[in-house]
Amino acid sequence: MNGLSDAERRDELATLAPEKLAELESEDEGEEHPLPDLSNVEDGVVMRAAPNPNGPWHLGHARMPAVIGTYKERYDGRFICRFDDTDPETKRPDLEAYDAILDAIDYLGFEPDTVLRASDRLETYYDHARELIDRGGAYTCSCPGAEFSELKNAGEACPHREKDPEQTREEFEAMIDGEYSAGEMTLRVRTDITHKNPALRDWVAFRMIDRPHPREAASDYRCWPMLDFQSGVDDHLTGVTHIIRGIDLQDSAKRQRFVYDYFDWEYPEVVHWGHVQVDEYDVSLSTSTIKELIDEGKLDGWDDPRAPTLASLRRRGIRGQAIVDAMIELGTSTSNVELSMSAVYANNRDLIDDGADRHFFVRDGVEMAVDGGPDAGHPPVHPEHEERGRRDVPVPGAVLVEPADVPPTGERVWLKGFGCVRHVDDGFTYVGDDIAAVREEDVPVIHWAPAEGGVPLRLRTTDGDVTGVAEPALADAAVDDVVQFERVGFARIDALGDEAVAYFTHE
RNA sequence: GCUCCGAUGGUGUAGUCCGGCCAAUCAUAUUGCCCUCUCACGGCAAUGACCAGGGUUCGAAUCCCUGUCGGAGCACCA
Repeated sequence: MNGLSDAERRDELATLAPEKLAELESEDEGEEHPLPDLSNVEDGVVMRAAPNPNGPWHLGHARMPAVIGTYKERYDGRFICRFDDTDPETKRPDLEAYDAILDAIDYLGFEPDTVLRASDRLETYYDHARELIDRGGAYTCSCPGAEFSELKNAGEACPHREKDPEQTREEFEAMIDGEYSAGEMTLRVRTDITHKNPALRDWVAFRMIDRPHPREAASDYRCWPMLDFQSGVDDHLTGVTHIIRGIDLQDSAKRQRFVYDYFDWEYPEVVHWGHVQVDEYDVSLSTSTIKELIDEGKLDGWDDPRAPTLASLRRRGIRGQAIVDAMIELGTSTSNVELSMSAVYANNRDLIDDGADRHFFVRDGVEMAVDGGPDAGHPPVHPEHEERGRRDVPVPGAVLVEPADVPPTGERVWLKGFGCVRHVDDGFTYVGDDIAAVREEDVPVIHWAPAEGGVPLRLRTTDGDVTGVAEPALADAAVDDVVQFERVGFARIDALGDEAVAYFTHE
């Protein structure tokens, strides 16, 4: 039975020993799941993320793969990534975003079972539109938008509503053939023109767009489906059982049900969730806003540490898992939620602390001569892993310390891994390595760097760059390593060389 | 204007369907103490919430009504 999936195993168990299954299920109920159970999971779980590839992903976008991926694992389901790229005009796809999004999903630790592009599937949508027309579920309409809107809001049908299917078919074929320009003709779904919710009345299923799609393979099409039609047809055709989407699409299911009814399909389960806000960032969680800031040069790129993008978090050394965990903790409630970055940081700290070697990094250091003492300090690589050895931080007659750490003249300070020094006149005088000074006399312990031979380093943070000097051993680190600069915080090494570059992760 | 939806500590969440076990869970945040040659990690403790008002009931976070606040849709965007 080991080769079977959980679901298959369960079915097997149901026939062999029903009482054992009940037992198994009550055990399951005892399990702690941050996400609520899905309903109607007996026939499997197939979910999809349906991103519009109009730019790289920001933090908020991580929620969909995080939740779908987690449900997939829990229910042994399938994860479809479908690019809903059916608007070559106002939400024009960015050709680089397709791969960037798949990369982001990979970074979060998931892999879609299937990847689809709606722009590859136009013929399928056309076929279903033809079928819908034949079933009396749609009509071509040439009303100007504003005019139709007025009629619709009054609950009145436009003259095109009573067209026979033959004429609609003819005009729809002309739409497909590109015989109309943008705005001249649409195909509307015949719902209920007097429905009490105006949002559901005879909505547009296809419209004309003059501008070619950026994807070569789709560039000849001019007649494009709207989200509710395309998405509704695809969800059914790809066997989606559970849909998660934002509250902005609360009416979508209600609209799509009209099409499902014409086709006699069963609508999937739907969960609506609220919007996510993120604290701590000055930049809004909006693809278009971030894009503008980059274009204006206010951000260096999609992975600028100040940008609330997944590329940025990745460069800062945040593990995808830390983001996923935080997203899962948000649940799927319909109210809007605020994600605390501190939750992401706390998760990440758990993941990286054990592996992060310690180093000294002195920001805007002041040079202090050191009189006496050994010629080097030897702090541990990691305080909880003595076996990883000790560092060698030379003291070439002078050290750098942070201005705020310089004690008043006459007072002592403990240079970590080196020993105790006293501030006299223009420098430090070594006073010994008796740790009692720290334990019993409260001498502050500070980090430091050699005045010469250190590694110049630029630390890029969400508040801008800071420069300073790191201890020489940092040169032995590898790009991509996440280290902890003692008393400063964690950072990911981004580049080594004349001036090393690190991205600040979090405290 | 029409139509939907929501409201538990700073943040998120459990509990709400099937009222009592809830003087409300867990996480994070904050503060204090302990540990420590880091202000990291770890340990202990404290602070902190059922939107308001009515009603039903022996009993309401949970059911009903009204109000308040907030969100969403009414696009030839997704």
